[in-house]
Amino acid sequence: MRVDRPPLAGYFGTPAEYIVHNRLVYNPDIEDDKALRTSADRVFEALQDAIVRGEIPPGSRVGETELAERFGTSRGPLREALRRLESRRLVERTPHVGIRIASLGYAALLEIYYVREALEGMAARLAAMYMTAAEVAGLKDLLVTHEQDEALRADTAYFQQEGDLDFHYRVIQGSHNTALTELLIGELYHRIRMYRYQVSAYANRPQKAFGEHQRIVEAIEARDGDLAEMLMRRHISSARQNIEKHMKENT
Amino acid sequence: MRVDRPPLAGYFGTPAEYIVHNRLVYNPDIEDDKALRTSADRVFEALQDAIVRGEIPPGSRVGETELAERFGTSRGPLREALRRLESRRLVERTPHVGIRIASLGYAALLEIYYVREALEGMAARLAAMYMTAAEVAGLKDLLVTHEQDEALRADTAYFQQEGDLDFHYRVIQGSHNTALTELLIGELYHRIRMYRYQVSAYANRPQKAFGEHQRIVEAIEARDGDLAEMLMRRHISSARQNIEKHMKENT
DNA sequence: TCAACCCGCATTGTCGACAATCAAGCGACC
DNA sequence: GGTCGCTTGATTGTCGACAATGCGGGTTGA
Repeated sequence: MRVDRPPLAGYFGTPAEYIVHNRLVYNPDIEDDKALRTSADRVFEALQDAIVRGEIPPGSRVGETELAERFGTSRGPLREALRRLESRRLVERTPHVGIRIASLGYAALLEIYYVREALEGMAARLAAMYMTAAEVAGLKDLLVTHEQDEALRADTAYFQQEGDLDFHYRVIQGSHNTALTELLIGELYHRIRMYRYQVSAYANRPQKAFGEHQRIVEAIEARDGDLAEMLMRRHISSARQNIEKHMKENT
Repeated sequence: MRVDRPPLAGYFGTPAEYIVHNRLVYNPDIEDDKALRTSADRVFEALQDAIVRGEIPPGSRVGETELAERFGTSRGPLREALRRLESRRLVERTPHVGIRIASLGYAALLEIYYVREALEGMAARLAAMYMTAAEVAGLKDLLVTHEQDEALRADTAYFQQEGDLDFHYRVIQGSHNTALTELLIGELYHRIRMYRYQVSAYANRPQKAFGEHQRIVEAIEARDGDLAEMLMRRHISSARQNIEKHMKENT
């Protein structure tokens, strides 16, 4: 389903696998999926996945011992995983009290969207400047795939959401700015994905977003950094306003 | 020297004290300086300070046992501190091999400045929208203090650098966006400060920067978000180009 | 009856020891 | 002579136990 892509610029697997050891892993296939290097890595990935998917209720308090035996390890590696999740703002720890799973409210989500707007706007600008011709070609291929996808036409949300993420991942990576990439993909996107699972049924707007994606790619292909940044900012700003509208309706 | 400020919008103490437990501490005075809550907090703060100040040579490899006895604690809390520093990109860890102090090269520094330009531009825009009148007044007072400062006129760099940081801290905080604030102050600025210690003698441009600060404040006071963002972006972009110029001269 | 204090329990923080892994140095073989 | 493989040493990863801290229930006093 997501295999036949030009290998030069592709992410593979689920987004949760992109980050290993605080580093971006661009091709996890060369690493053993099941047996990551250290035990802390395994529990970190498993816990992050469980939190992002909402298997552990957001806002709930959990004990270290409980989690340790749940993941079949000791408290040592578990605490290392917790520390990493804390830096990603997926759990909150207060000394001598315990840990609780982060819950992303509307206000926090909107804050992140302002950050996204700034960072991804810059990413689009840099992508227009530094993306290789092959990367641009891969981006265009991705859009063709999305256009032909039945789910997109049917407004079925889920795949479009993943496809949307894929598009943004590629633009971000196209900036060739590792600090920017790690900040967005390594820290912000996990929280956004968590929110998507929390309130799975919020109306996105695949058709409109698809058109905006196309224009962004056109600007990148034309090496027009100013335009690419502006379009990306408006794209994300629209998404934010869409959320704000829903927020007011649901309160 | 840095005490008599309106208490509503001020940072106190050195920047290293702003972050405790991954949270921003806006008034560390209420917490005990010497005896932070847990042992891991103490070693974390001490180690971060040592790294940022360059007391431990960047790029050097250090052992856990060595660091543990240096800070008078066990390897447990030390490892926790290391994990936090890793998430701040101040140390790099490779499993089963060891840790090395991060060294910030020119390329990485320039990358961060692009991120700064995007984020602080957005911060200036939000500050123009959401800063309280009292915060704006405090910002103006700060500029007056800088103007009267002898060191500024004499182009003495150090205090201007700290004053520059103070100005930027206030604008960032004025955005009233915690995600943005934590990203900038909690993660990026430590690396920038580390660089300042590494190559302490790079020419900044206090006079020019001071004038730019003034115009940014004017835009914020006029509640002109567009202008504030544009000015802040040009301000940081100038600093980046200044670094690029030095980079080419020194190679 | 309510509030404040005290005590026990549960949970987290810390420590030391053991096991797993990697890097380097030496030797043997091609 | 060069390269491959093994062995050794050191360092990190993991585990279990102990100590410190915070929280909640119970009791006592006004």
